[in-house]
Parts: sequence; C-alpha cells; structure tokens
Amino acid sequence: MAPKRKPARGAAAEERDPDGMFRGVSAFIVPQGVQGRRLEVWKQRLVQMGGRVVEKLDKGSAAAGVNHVLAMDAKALLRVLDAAWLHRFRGSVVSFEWLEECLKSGERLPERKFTINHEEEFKLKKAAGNGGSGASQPAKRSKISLRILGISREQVTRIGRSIQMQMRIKVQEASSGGPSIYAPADLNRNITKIFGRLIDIYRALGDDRRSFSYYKAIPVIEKLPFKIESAEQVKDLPTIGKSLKDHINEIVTTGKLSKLEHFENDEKSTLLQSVKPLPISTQFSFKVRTISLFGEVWGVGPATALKLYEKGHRTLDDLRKDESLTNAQRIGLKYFDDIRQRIPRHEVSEMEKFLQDVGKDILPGVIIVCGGSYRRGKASCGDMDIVITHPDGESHVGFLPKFVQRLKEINFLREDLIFSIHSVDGTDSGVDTYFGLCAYPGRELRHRIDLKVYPRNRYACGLLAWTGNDVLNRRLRLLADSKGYVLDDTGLYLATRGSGGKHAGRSDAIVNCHTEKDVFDTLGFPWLEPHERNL
DNA sequence: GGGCAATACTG
DNA sequence: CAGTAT
DNA sequence: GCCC
Repeated sequence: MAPKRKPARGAAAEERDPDGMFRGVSAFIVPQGVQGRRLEVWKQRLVQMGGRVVEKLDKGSAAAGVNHVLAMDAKALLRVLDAAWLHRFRGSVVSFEWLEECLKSGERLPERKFTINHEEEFKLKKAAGNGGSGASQPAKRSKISLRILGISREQVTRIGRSIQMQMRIKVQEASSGGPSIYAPADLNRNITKIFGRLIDIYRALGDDRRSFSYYKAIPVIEKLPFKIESAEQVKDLPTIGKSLKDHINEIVTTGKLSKLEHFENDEKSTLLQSVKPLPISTQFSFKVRTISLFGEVWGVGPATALKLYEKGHRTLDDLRKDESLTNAQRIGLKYFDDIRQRIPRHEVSEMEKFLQDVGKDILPGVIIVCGGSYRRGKASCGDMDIVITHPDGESHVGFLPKFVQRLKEINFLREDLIFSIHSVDGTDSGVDTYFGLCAYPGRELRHRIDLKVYPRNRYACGLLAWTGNDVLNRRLRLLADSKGYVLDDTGLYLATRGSGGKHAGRSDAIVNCHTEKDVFDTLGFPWLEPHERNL
C-alpha cells in the first residue's frame, strides 16, 4: 500500500467561519455507534461553523480546552471514557442530537436539554453486577484489574505514578500558553490540497504507484519559500514531471483541476446533497468515497471494495449482511470504529509494560518491545507493533502460542486475525506472527496489535522493520539492493546474483547484525535514533 | 518500457 | 493464484 | 505518477 497520507495541516481551516454558531466549541467526539460518513459530515459542519474538533483526549486534557464531549449515548460514552474522568469534566456532555437540532434550526440551542446522563447509566451498570458489555470502568478499576491479572503492587503504583506524571506535564503544557507552532506559512496549500485528494483517490482505486508520486511531490512543494505563480518555477523540481507540472499550471491559472473535478463530479452523493452543499474542494464522488470507506475495513482492499460496491453495497451496514466476507473482514467491520481510534502514548506504554510482565512470567529473560510509531516517539499510535526475542537464541521457540494463550485467558487479546507459527519447525526463518485485537485492561475498546517473535540473530532486522517508518524501510531496502544485499524483516542477506535476474535472490548468507546500528553501518546509512525515523 | 521494498497469510 | 497486510 |  502506498504510504498513508499525513493529515494536512489545518485541513478545514480555510472554509471555517469564525463567527459561526459553534464559535468557542472544542469538542471531543466519541464515534462509537455512528456511521463514519455521517460523523465526517458532522465534524465538517462543526468546524465550518467556528468549532474545533479535538481528536485525542487523554487523562490530562481537561485543561487542554475541550469543553464539549459528543457521543451517541451513555453506553458509547462509557465505552471510551472513564466514569471518573467524566465526573471531573466541567464541560458539556451531550448527545449528537444537540448538533443535529442546532444544524436543523440554524441556531445554537442550549446544551442542557441534550445532556447525556452518564452517571445514571454508570450506576445502573454497577448495580447490575458490572458484567455489562461495552461499559468501561473508572480509572481505578483498570488498576485493580491489573492486580487481578497477577501484576504486582509495585508495578501498579508505578503505572499510577507515570499516569500522574503525564497529567502534570500535560497541564503544564496547557497552562504555558497555547501550542506554539513554528511551521512556516503554507504558501502552496492550493496545490498540495488537491494533490492530497488525488493521493486518497488513487489509493482507494488501488493505483498505489501513482498515488505515491503525488505523495512524494507534496513535501517538495511545501518546502518552497514562495507561492507558485507559474509552472515555470516548478519544472525542474524532482518528483515533478510533465504531468504534475501541467496540473500545477492549471491550478495556478484557473484555481482548480479538471481531472479532480472529473473524479468528484461523476456521481454526486445523495447524502451530501441532502445536507447543505459543501465547498467543491471537500466533495468526493460518491463512488470514490464509498470505495475508500470500504477499503478502511481491515482485510478489505481496493479490489474487494470495488466488488462490494458493484454488488450494490453502499454502507457498512450493507457489508454486514454480505455472506462473502472473510472472518478477518467481519472482525474488521465489527470493530471498525474501535480500530480507527488512536491510542494515547501513555496507554501504549502501560500495555507494553503489561506485556513484558506477562511475558517474563512465561519465559524469563524474554525481550518484548513495542515498535512502530510508539518507538518513534509519537504522541498517539494507530496500533501496537510488539517485537519479541530471547537473548539465548533458542528459547523463543514456542513462546508465542503460550503467550497468546495466556493473553487470551486474562482477556487482553480478544479477536484473532492472523496466527502463524514457524519457530518450531524452522520454516520461514523461524519467525512467529500474531495479528489481532486487544483491549486495555478494564475496557472493551479494541486496538489492533501485532506480535512478532524473532530468533535473536534476526531480531535487529525485525525491530528495524517494525519500527519503520515505511519510507525508511523502503530507502534502506533500496540501498541494500544497490549494494548487493537483500534486506527484509528477517535479516540482511548477500544477494544471489542470478545472471540476468532482476530480482536478486536471497542467499542464505545472512550478514551478522546484532543491533540495528549494525544494519545501518553495513549499508553505510547514517544512524538514526528511533525518533528520527519519521521520514 | 520496466521498476517503483520485500515478504507472509487467507481462501 | 489474487488480494491484503506489514 | 516519476525516473532512468
């Protein structure tokens, strides 16, 4: 797949009306139980009319300006937020009806009538013995669950301290004035915005290579210190060839791109028509939108998304009725909203510790590290990539099945997507893999989690690959190829030079790389700390 | 006109 | 094998 | 889509 596009800076800011009815509203939105497309429309409306949508909310955010929480109902609300947190929260907790009624009447209605009575709901759940599906417990409970699961008191208090610490830091940040952004003004937003749409469209259609070309052009354009006024200024830039130059020419002279209009105007969304017309730049063809949506389901790619569309499916609910879905796709669909939620860094940190504790119980000395965007230092993560090995080079064998079993017993792992074992018979480099869904102890919200177990001598390459980012992976693999190596997550190999073969085969001559640094050094690539790998 | 990272699992 | 995932 |  082509690299995921970073959300453009200030995406909706341009069409925003600062005097709109939602002026001053900073809303955190609980997506559970709402159709994704509907949600998107609401968010757009909110922002267009002067509001703000806060994507991440963690324990410290009370001070970060959030003054509204919007959710479907109390159940959805408690699924994502702690009752204790809500109790402390001073802003409005309202159902989406508030938003709908405001939009319908055209004026800002008092929140009071739409308040969600979560306290009541929580008491009910508690009285009912608290087994209830989907209800999340207050913060205290999750610690208790950790203890129930065999975690020591010291660890529990350590986790508690670390949460408090992070809250303190958060509050400090919030009180020391707003976020200072040093990003330079985005002079050519008119162009990159359009390219951004093309990236999404081509990816949804399965044309990753083409999508990638637009993707590469964006940072190049963003770095320009001037506003492009003619294609002349751009014709010699790398990543910008004839076609992109023509696009830019059309954009700077006419203000739009007919090619994009074509994509966006073939069949209009009836849903979007029923609401007020959106700015042209935020419209998508119904077909492209729908296929993109389907493609966001885990296990559904461009080909399947297209088939489903042509079968007549138009919504995720349509998909739910389809018999042809695979197991994994069903799970992806069922937990669509859950998986889409990002995980706050401190929670990943806690879960990493949790996994380490469970792991060392089964196999003393086992090394368990959370890679991915977490290891690259991101403030929140889309999923967790757990890389595992054992220093003795042998006892990792057979670890993963036991680990997974244990994690299921204690209700951490919930649903399986992929599970394959090679360490025992030694096939496929002896790497064991598990992909699935997990839930933070004491909650029901599902997160994507990957577990990979490597023999010690392959661990460095595994960790490197699973830390990414994917752009770095590609660069390193390309570089390896140019120097007569093959690099993947299982090792660095001497390429077998088949006489005319384009694809250098992997000889079993593995190059000894005990650490990530060994890989960088062997390839002659300047060392990057994990947090420097966000290319 | 071919390559664009490289490889594993599902059905 | 095609499709999807990392 | 771009690059060689």
